[in-house]
Amino acid sequence: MGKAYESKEHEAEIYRLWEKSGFFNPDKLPGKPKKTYSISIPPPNVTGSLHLGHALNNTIQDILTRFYRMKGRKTLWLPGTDHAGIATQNVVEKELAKQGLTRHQLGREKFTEKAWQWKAKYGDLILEQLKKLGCSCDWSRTRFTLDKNYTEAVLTAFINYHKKGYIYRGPRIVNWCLRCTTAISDIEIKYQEKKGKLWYLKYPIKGDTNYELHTNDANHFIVVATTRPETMLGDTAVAVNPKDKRYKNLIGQKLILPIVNREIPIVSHRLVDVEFGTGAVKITPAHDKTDWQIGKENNLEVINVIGPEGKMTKEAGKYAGLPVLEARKKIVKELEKLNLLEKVEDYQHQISLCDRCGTPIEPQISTQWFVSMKKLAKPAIKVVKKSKIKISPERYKKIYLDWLDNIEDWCISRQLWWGHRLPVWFCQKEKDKYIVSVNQPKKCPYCNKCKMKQSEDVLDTWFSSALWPFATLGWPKKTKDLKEFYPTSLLSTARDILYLWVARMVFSGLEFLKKIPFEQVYIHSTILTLEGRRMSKSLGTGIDPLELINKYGADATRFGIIYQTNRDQQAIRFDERAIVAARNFINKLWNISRFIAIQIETEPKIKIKNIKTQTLADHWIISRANNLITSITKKIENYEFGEASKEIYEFVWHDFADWYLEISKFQIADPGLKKETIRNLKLILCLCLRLLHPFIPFVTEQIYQQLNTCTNSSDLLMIASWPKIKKNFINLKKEKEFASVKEMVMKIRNWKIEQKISPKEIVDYKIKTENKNLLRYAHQNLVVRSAHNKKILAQNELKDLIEKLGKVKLTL
RNA sequence: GGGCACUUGGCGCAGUGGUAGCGCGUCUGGUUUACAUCCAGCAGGUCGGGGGUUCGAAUCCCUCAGUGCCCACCA
Repeated sequence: MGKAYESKEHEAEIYRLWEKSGFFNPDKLPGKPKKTYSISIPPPNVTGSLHLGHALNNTIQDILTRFYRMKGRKTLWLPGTDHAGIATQNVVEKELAKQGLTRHQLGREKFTEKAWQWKAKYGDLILEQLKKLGCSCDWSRTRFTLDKNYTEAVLTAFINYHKKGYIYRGPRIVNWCLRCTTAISDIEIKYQEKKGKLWYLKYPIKGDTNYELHTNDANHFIVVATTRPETMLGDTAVAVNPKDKRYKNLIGQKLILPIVNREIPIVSHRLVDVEFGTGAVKITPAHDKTDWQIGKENNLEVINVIGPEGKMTKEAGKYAGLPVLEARKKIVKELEKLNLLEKVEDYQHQISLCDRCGTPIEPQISTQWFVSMKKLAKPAIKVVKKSKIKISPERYKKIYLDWLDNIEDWCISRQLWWGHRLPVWFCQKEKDKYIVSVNQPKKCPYCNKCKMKQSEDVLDTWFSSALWPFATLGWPKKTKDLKEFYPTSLLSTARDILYLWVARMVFSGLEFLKKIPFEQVYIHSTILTLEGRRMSKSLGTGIDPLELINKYGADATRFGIIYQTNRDQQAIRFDERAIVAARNFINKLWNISRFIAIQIETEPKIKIKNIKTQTLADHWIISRANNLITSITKKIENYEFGEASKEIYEFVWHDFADWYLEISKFQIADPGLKKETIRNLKLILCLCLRLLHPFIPFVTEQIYQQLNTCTNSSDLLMIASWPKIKKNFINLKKEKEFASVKEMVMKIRNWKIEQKISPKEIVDYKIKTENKNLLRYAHQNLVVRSAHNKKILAQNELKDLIEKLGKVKLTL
């Protein structure tokens, strides 16, 4: 064994050993276990590469997978990737842009071909990175959301929803990205503070036939404030808060919309903020979400004045065809001319941008497909309320329930090319007529003639992700895997996709299999930078786990990250120093093993079967070790990984190495104790290796292989059995007694330093205790003598000291 | 605007009612024989401010301040 543990020398080889064994595959586990444990990996996007969040989440999953595998469960951790519709499409588009190409130039077919090429090249990169991290996934079951079988599941789901009447089609206001030319969800939007203007426009009250004459008389106008004056062409009302006294008697009256000269009503609505602007809001249902809602509740006309390319439509009259900003300038000018512009203020506001490409969002009316949610949400609420699915930390339960309680219908269509195309076929003659079918219908049932045309839209990426826990196991076929591993045991994920993904898997699972998709949801901490900022590539605050793995090893990276977490903690500030500490800890473990390996060489025939404890130190360490088993087991079962890692770190380093191992040197020097001591060392080491294996699988396996004496039944630590507690070795009395000795020794060390006595210096004298070998160790610390500089502790001084320390019965 | 969380020695954190701990760093001393990725030890904190409950509060309650994350329909 080398002097220091070099992760690079071992990790790849160890991983190969595991893969070769086949034990990542639950069907190949020895002993044919019956009880299962299963996790579906949150599938990383094919655009993705490993970041710290992945490292944390997948370390957690690997800890549990390895833990339950060692506990004898038939354990499956199923890996895979997500096609990630818009994200991947944008990446591929960026690639094309480098060659000066757009997707439209390529056309749909060629473009998707490119996307598939991209997937083939980079799609599984992150899975390779997970291997570097040590993840024990069953790679033979790897899935991708666009796989043939998976696609079948997606289409089956769509058709089922449709049959049951959950799916409908219709116009609605959506976030429209001008560049991606697709609807995007609220969650795909990011916000940016931007300096803008707030224009105050005067809308004349109807009844003043010659309102031009009263342009300076406030009684004849309502003033509205807007950041987007160009949308006024599409206004179909002005809204005020019903409680607003200023406008109370105007509600129900009409206004004349300037320029357009349309009559529009004054309506009241609770959403109007009395404090903002003038308290009166222009309502443009076609181009603002709130306005759309107010419009809907008041049956207002919807007039679309901005088209999907960001240009004014013909509804905009003389402004038709102009880009939005140009139209804005001209409209403001015209209003000014009409003396209908009261004032312009500077205004700091948040604008919404497409999360993927940064283009400002233009709310648009467009025809989209929806899943009606109210009914589907109900059982998903129930299973969490009744704790059929447990959510940890518990506070997220409320967040989950709140979202489902206020759920809106799910817009499932996207105007993208990369994804599952809707199994919907339109009649070419009557363009709004369609049928739902997986394959192209032979004959159009509407016109009997046309070749029906498939919808151009693809499904929201989350529509397919929602089926992940069962589609990966073979659904809609009734497979053996599905029967065995569904529901899965755990879903571990980040907080931000609790509803986007988790909630949707829950109602999908309940809808299609009538069973929950997982028994437990664990929401792990978010990793922030040391300064407490969000980690992100665009901010340049990300840390690449692969660099950490390179520098410190996969084990150290895993252990260091886990060490920083606490179960219920919302966020952790990532500190590389923890990884360094973990690397040192691993090296410590390595050297403990090295020491023990050397001892074993002197006594090669020792088996660890029959434990004998003779000295106080023996009793103490074995008792402590047995308590440790219970504690670590409980902590892993309760998702307290950070707590577990801290406890085992303490034990290995500060109990086992600092104390027992040092004492063992004296015991080994005693022929009567040598064998038992080496046996105990081995016993504790092998125990530690097993307890540590889920956390730091590589180094523990390496030591296990090299030591070659922990082995009882199995040749791989990976499938060695999880330690069981032996209650008769727990001896709290001896633990307490040892603690006193420890305390005494430490106090004497302090005392020696205070007296400026070198730690090396030794004095002979006699102490009677029931444990002479412990005494030999204590000797060094207790007794002071130096032939050279004659620092001799007088007998009575020593006696006083020991009496002061008091807790141990020692007689001089 | 709402919700959730956080605030403990220089830095990152643990500690949930009873003598303030850990890692890193600093400083002192130590290395022939498992490890300097080490060992032994010192110093360093009125536990964000204020108020309350209690015999007793870092810990429970109220309040204020700061920080972060998430959600949201402020034109």
